[in-house]
Amino acid sequence: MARLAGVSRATVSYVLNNTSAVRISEPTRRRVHEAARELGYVPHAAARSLRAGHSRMVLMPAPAVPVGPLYSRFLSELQSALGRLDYTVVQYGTVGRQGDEAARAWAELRPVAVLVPGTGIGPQGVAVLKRAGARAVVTLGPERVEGAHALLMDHEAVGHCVGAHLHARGRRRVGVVVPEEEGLEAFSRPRLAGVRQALRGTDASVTELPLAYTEQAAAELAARWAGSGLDAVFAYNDEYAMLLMRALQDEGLRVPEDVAVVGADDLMLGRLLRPRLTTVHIELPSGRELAELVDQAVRDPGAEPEVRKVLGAALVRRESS
Amino acid sequence: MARLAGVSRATVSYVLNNTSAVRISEPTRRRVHEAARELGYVPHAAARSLRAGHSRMVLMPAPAVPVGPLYSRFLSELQSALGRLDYTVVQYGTVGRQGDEAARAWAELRPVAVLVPGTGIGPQGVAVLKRAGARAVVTLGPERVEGAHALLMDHEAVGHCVGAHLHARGRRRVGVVVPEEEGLEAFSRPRLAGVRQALRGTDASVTELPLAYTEQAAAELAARWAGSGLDAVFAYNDEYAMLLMRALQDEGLRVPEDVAVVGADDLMLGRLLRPRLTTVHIELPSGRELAELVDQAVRDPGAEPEVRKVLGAALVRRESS
DNA sequence: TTGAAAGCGTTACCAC
DNA sequence: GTGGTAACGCTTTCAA
Repeated sequence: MARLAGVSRATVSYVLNNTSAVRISEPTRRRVHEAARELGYVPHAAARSLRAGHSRMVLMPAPAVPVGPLYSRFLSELQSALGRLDYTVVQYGTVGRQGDEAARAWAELRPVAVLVPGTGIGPQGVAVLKRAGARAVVTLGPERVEGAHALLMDHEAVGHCVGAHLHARGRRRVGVVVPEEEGLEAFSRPRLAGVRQALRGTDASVTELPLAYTEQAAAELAARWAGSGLDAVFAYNDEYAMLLMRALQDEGLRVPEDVAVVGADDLMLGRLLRPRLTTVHIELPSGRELAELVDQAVRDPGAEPEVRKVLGAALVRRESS
Repeated sequence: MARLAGVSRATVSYVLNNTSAVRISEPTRRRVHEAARELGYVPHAAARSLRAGHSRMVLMPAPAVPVGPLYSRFLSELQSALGRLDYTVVQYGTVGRQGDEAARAWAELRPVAVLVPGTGIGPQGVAVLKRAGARAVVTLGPERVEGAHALLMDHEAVGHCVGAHLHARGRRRVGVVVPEEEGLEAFSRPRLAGVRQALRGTDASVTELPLAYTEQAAAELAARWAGSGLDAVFAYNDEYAMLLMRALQDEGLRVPEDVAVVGADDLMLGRLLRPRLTTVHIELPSGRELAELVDQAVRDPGAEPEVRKVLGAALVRRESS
């Protein structure tokens, strides 16, 4: 490299890293800096981490499906928090790879920590990553994975508080929307299960309602509504709730008199609908909190994997139920 | 490494990379594969790209602000398309760094191509990246950057077609919402400028309306509406349009009789509002198309930078204007 | 068919 | 203060 500053590579390294252990003469420093600028020199991250034997890279698989505003806010918060702790966050696009194959692809980058949302990894995958030098593997999902720290996101709780609420409001025939879009099962299944659990042992029934996110699908579902006898619906989230509520209203059904509609995620749009949408406010962990957990785990890789419940679900009653 | 398969490192490399130039005996292959599995061996990406002198990494800065459904769809499409061409897409979280500093940080990773949305890079940054071995730099933004391929996203066109539409509908006092949220200026400014341009030389006036994405801010704006004399508003996008339209309606104003409301992005929610929201349908380049452009550029780095207009804007008239 | 060795860009460690 | 040297893990060239 910039040996054409007339100095050795080691000297360059010292100057550019401001190594305090050795003193470099001012003129030399200047020459090095000058040469670096002139040549447009930038250090080679791969070489550096190869030599160092570790990096400060925190790897996250990039979500394959477009993800809601809630989660993307959380993501960018997390990124800046980790950035402040001097980690580099990298979202890695793992195309078609599944499970352990994906884990191996991630391991090739030798990240110091890996954050895996959903059910994208199993115990074997965790083991691969750890052998590859990852000092922390953190999952964000419905259940813990052997060997990894876990941030438990209990989406059943979301469904549960909706079920309990609807029952308390006297509803007995509850429909639950299950989106047909791919990649949402990880959330929709537990939400449905939560409703079921809340209503188990009561006189209320739960009906699963597959629904694609199109006006037509919603209209068809609404057209069948009268015959279904359902008096309430948990619409998966606020966006599906808006879609379905509109279709129900267009069909002449009154919300909430004929049918109660409940969304989830507490998005702005729920407040703007008429009737205002009852929803579930979801409290995700702050990016700062998760960043600190990662940092802890990296500093002390031997520690017992931490398991923490991080999803707060609170029903926000408005006018639609 | 796995020399404990009883063979040399070279042999391992051959086997695992399926190098066709040399023939390795079946038993040896087996032993290597077995040892690799047993040890949980995964190749070291840094070492590989260091030796090879290049990688297949396509780098994109991770958006710092939560980004709309339109753009995230485009992103994931692009990711899979590039994945199919055997590139690895990496979103790199560039925290606070600005301009050339950011470019230097990206260059450290020695990506084969860099995709930069917005105005995140200048000619110098492009030069740094190219010197660092990037064979293609592609910007997605309002204007081209010296030395880089450009996908021109002309958001002025969005504003322009709204301005023209409103004028044709007889509106003469047009408000344009400019979000107060950070990171949106890159879109809101050109959209405003487009409206101005469309109405320049006519008898219509354009008024800038700063608006935060809160109910209260919208209510305040709506309360001032009667005194403003505005008979139309371009609300930046469908979400701001929904917010503002609700506030206007709550204030007793009729849409579109008293005030026409136009959104943009053609989101589902616009179709669900009543009155149905007039909007601008935005056609982004397909991920496949962009992936091919990147691949082209990587294969032929000497070629003249390509400049392509990729943002199609078409007004979708519904009921709100 | 296999093994040995060089070298990619860094940095830590010793001599100078 | 400064400069040479080795080593990180891998691929490739060349020799056995």
